[in-house]
Amino acid sequence: MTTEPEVPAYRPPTLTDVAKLAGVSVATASKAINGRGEVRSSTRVRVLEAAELLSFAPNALARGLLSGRTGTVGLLTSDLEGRFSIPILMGAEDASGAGQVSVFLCDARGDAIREKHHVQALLSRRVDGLIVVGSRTDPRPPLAGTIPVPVVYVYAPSADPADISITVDNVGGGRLAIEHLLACGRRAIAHITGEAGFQAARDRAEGAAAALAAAGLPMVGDRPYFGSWDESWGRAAAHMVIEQHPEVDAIFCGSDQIARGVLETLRDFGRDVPRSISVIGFDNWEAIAADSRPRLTSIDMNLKHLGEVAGQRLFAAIDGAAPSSEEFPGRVVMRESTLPVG
Amino acid sequence: MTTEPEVPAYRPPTLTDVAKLAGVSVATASKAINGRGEVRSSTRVRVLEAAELLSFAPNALARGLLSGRTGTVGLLTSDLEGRFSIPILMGAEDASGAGQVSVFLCDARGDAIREKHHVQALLSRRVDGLIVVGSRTDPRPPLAGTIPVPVVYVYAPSADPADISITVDNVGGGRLAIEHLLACGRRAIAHITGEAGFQAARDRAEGAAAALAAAGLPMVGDRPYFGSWDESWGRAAAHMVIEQHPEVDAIFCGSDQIARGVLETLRDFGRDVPRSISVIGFDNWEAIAADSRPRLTSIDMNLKHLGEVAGQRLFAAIDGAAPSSEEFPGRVVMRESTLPVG
DNA sequence: CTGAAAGCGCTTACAG
DNA sequence: CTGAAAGCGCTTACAG
Repeated sequence: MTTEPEVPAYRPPTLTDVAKLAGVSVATASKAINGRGEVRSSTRVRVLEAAELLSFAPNALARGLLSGRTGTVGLLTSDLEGRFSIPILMGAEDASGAGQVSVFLCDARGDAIREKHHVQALLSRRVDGLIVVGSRTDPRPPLAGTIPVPVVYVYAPSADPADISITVDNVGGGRLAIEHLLACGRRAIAHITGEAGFQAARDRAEGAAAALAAAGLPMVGDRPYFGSWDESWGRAAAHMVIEQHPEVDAIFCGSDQIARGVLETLRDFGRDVPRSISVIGFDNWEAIAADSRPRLTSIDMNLKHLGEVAGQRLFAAIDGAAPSSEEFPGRVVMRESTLPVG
Repeated sequence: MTTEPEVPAYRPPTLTDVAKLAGVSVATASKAINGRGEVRSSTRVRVLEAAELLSFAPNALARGLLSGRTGTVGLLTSDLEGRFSIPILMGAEDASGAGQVSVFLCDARGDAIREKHHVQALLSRRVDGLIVVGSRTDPRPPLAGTIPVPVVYVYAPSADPADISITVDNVGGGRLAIEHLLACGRRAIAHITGEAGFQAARDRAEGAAAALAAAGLPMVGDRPYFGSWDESWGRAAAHMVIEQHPEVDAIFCGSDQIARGVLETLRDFGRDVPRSISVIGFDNWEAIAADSRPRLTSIDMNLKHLGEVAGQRLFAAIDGAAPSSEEFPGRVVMRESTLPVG
């Protein structure tokens, strides 16, 4: 049995190939291609034509080795499946401009070991910086070990205030929701939300309470109904609220899924939304909010924008800018579930 | 105004640093760290300690430059926001093993120009291969230009049968759904689905028709109700079906969102699910299917597995394996909306 | 067992 | 305006 001759693997063209074809030195070819240094224009044209002909694509590895910059950024997420990471990730990708920068994606799945591993892999690939995306708004421990490149935390802030964290103002979001309901003429407002163990739930509730207090109004039931983030809880909690406080004329829900459950129970009770009672959700999750009956008004956290800002901050930090954190307000996306009462 | 002295940027430790600290040559340090060549064990220990002390992480760029392999794969998606890409992406990431391989993520957003641009960026970073994830099952044109590395298409197959495509068997999925309804004792089955312009809609309908024909049963309404993929269409179509064909005892929906709309209308009509009529969805989208009332039985396309297989195929192809495509069946995830009739 | 040397593909002073 | 040479950080024959 003889060894088959190796099929010669396709070898991408190098600058040397281009230079040879154009009849110049690699140094000149390099300058021509990068528009650096003085090159006679006829020479440049010849080089560019050769590069075109060979479909030459400069080897970014070799460049990175020289310059120390790789034009590459690491994106560390903890829940790729979770819907919060994705818009952030898209924003970050947008911020990286039309392909000047490429993004390495890693999912640590909330596992510290895996995270350390990924950071190591990213660092050995010499990323110029890191973006760390969390899946809930509770502060997280900063990346372990010494990280030789800038790091930006998004959605979930770093517990270290010296780090750069780009976050959502959930207290403000809660306030926004209540203010919108007040603007719609509502006065008897309840708040049904997710697990109290989540900072997001507590923050939104705090904002809601503050806005009601500012208006001199009590919260229906006297406190938020903490439970879980899903429809079942929305259904169950709405049931309680309606029975115990039939005067309720608006419900602020901590998530769109809760709001869907609330809508369902309200229909069971024959309460018309929005004529008899208004409902507002949180997250503005299109698939949940945009096609319900009635369509759901919701607070949008502008996650994509958050990602864009994170990307911009990271690039600024790479270029030497001082670290600074920022918190962004959400916005009300109005649909039919809160139409102002005549 | 004087120029500030440059703050000396942090320089990651190199193999030379490690070798110096261990008192050996870089060649020996390299062998010790990679476990290659004969190195006295006391020497190896000394080198490894030095590496540990300096937190040395080998420069993957330099390695890649030498070996021609970067341990890096490009993931080209066309709709990052779309929920189909994400599980596939996770599967592909899983297949890449515990960080041996890192994934470059790019979103072309269905734009050919952007796609070309990203491919170029990926290629110049010398990825070892590419995974192309589509957002619908219609065949897509293969990547433009000569791609010097293996490519695997997932979900959306390449129009070129010589390419490697890993896809879902949607015809089989439609068949599965009908067979499940038949197994539940249903005989008068309607099919409400998305736009006929989607191969996925046509394939599922084809499978459904075949399974009904095999059972010697007609499809209620004589043809599928093509419309759109959302809840509104589910509500409207169910309305029609119920009014025109009150004998219907099961509805196969082309998406979970359609199924949610159908459930809502059935409740409006006082039709009990699943006692009076069964409903099955498609996609098994947790957020939509898992917490409805009743919870929704659905066809799961095993997208994550698709991604894993795509990753494995890519790595095999990188190692020289012959290209081969594969189509995977979905599976029924049973919940309460189809409980067999007593 | 260890190390000097060449080289991966590129860029950047520095001569000419 | 052009090119020879050095070097980025590593690995791999090849001597010793």
